[in-house]
Amino acid sequence: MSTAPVTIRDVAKAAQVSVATVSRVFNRPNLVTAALRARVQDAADRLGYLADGAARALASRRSRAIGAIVPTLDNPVFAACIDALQQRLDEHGFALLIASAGYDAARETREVRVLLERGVDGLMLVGADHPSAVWALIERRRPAVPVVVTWSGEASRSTVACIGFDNRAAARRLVDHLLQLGHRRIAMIAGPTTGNDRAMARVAGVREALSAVGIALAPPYLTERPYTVPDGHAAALVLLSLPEPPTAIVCGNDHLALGALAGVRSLGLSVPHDVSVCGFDDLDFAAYASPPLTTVRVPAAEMGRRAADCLAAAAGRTEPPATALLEAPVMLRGSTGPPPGHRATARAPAATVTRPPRRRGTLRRAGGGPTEGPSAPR
Amino acid sequence: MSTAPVTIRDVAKAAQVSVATVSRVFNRPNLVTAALRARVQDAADRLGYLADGAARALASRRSRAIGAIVPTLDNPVFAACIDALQQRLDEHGFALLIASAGYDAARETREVRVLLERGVDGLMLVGADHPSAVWALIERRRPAVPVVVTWSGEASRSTVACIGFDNRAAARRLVDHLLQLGHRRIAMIAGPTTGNDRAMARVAGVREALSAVGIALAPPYLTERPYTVPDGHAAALVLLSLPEPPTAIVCGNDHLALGALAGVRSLGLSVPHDVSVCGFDDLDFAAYASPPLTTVRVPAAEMGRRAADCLAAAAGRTEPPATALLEAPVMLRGSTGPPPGHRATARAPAATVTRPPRRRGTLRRAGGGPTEGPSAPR
DNA sequence: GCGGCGTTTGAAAGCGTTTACACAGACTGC
DNA sequence: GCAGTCTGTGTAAACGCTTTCAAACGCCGC
Repeated sequence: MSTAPVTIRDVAKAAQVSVATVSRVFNRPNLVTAALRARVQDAADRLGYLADGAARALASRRSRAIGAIVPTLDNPVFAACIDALQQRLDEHGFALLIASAGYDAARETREVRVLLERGVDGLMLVGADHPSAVWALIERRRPAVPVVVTWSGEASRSTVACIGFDNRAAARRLVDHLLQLGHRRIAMIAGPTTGNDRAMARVAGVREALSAVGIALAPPYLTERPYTVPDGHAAALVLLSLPEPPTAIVCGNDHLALGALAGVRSLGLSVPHDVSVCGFDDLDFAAYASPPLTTVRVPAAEMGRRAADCLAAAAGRTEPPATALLEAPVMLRGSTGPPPGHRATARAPAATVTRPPRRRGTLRRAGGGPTEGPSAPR
Repeated sequence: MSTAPVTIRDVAKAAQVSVATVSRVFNRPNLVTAALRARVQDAADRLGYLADGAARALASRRSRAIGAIVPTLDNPVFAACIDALQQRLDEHGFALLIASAGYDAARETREVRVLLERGVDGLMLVGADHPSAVWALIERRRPAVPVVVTWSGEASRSTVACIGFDNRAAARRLVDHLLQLGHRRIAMIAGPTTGNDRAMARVAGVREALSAVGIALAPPYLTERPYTVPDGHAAALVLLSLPEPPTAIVCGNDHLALGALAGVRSLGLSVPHDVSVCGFDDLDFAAYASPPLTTVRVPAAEMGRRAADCLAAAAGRTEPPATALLEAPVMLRGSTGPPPGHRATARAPAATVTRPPRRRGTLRRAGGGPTEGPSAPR
């Protein structure tokens, strides 16, 4: 085994053709006659030739790599998106460079810079709100990079595509459901809203639904917490110790909701008998919480796949890629029910449930457990 | 805004120096006098210069990128590892290329090839068992790439480093705990073992602990299922319908365990009163399952960080990176208890628990809920 | 048989960096 | 003052590939 790497020149020599031909065999095989193609392939296999990506990228002026920046991979909802993104990109022949920004604007800017320097042919971002430095970097970049914004209903710039869902509408539907069950004292544990249009939209949706029936949403019923289970727990305890505690708690995501669930129960209260709780994301485990969590199903994997298709198509070309608005249905489960003292509504135990009213086709009754839970990842 | 990208030559011209000096300013600043350095920096900023990663990699013969291949990102335990890996690599100035292989040998081989072609300076793999084609690719590669194997106790090759934990020992401790509670009819729902040394080691650990007290582990008490919640559910139903159903079920990971939990309860049985269940991974939600899941805490993030340090250090050099064996403690929670009909042991309800015996410092009593649950991700 | 055309191949010019290597000064020690 | 060191900077040759351009080679119809 020689110590020098095998280059395209070695292959050319072994196959007795020019380097140009070898290059063509790998990049545009149909330009080469079958006989030569076989000879070159054979030589390449024999020598164990591996093309040098850097040289290839330098010469062709495209890296066939896509960059993605998520707030964190430590939330399964983002991991699911990235997993799907990577798989689909792979099918298109693109590699994936990934970075996490930890909900930190400066860090995100740095990561964008790093990815652009690495010559990515496209960029996937989460959410529409990004520091202006991020946009400046992207716009300055030659050749232009296609950008896809996910998780949000609409892009803040016309130059980028958007593959997301309507956070506001989803939150609204969630609260409509609670209102319909008879709740009036509805509190929200929101995620941090600064620089986070998704968190903001969810608050806006809750507020909108409430104000439609003449209820205002304000502290202490509205509280903002980091997206962690313990924070959800702590926030729930505060809410339930108010003089007029809420009968329902809407959470900014499933982590907060899981914490809230635990918080409620730690006070000896029952969910949903004493307090209803709902979340946002529909993590795999939401359906297996106890009680199973009513939440909004975020189309994470689908966004990843679409973003991949979109970026692969747009890479190289200059037109901005296409946009899509996906469904984010409310999954009705056992963690929401009528408020205490409310005369029983049409809701029966999950096992024998009568179909609840469908609202715009996006309210779903979901089994709380194994029979209908989402198939879990491996 | 010009249409041609800004190159190092433009910066050199603007700063009235040679391109070599510009390059030095960015790569070995201490070789350049402060005055020039400032002038170059200034020119670069003014022009919005972004270095071309491909050219850089080609000339310097190192990409400053690391590749990682995991079975899937859709399991939070791998996502957590990758998240930590990326963050730490970032600190070292490396980018991360990621790929998932979906427990498929051919796909893994392809991904390794892709990553090597992209010129990664190092590779992180999960597990020690990989198709020989993978090793062939890696060994043929010039210059040599450092490889770190995670999740396993020892590497199958001396040329690669290993940063993992002892799956077998952890599984053994889990079963020792069950034996000590008085269980004798202990079943296992394992993950798919072919080509998966971790899954195999876990089975081996369970078998070892059992055979130490004269119990054999064999079908139907040993069953192999894909790592999904529904599979855990289905497998549990089968086990509990046996003429002699087990009093405890050990699962290959937390997904299977969560499914088993649901399966047990769907039969109207109680966990842990009628059946004990335990898992492996300690996902964030394990502590919030109901009852909270006894499981093995896998040091996913720590493996990611160590792998990053290790690879960053080894990149370029030829010596294989260092090896580490991490702790994987058993987290005792509410899903395990004495078998039915067994006279009460020293175990009291979680709240007033007397410390269980510590075995080699790796059996931990963990709070079932919020007070001690792991801080959840954002 | 020859101009014209389409197809296949080769020669060579980059792609934007890094990095020997050479070289010019500014110091040293004598 | 002058050989010998350092330091800091510039020159130019890679790095391994893609791609343009032109040449070579049929093949057709006249």
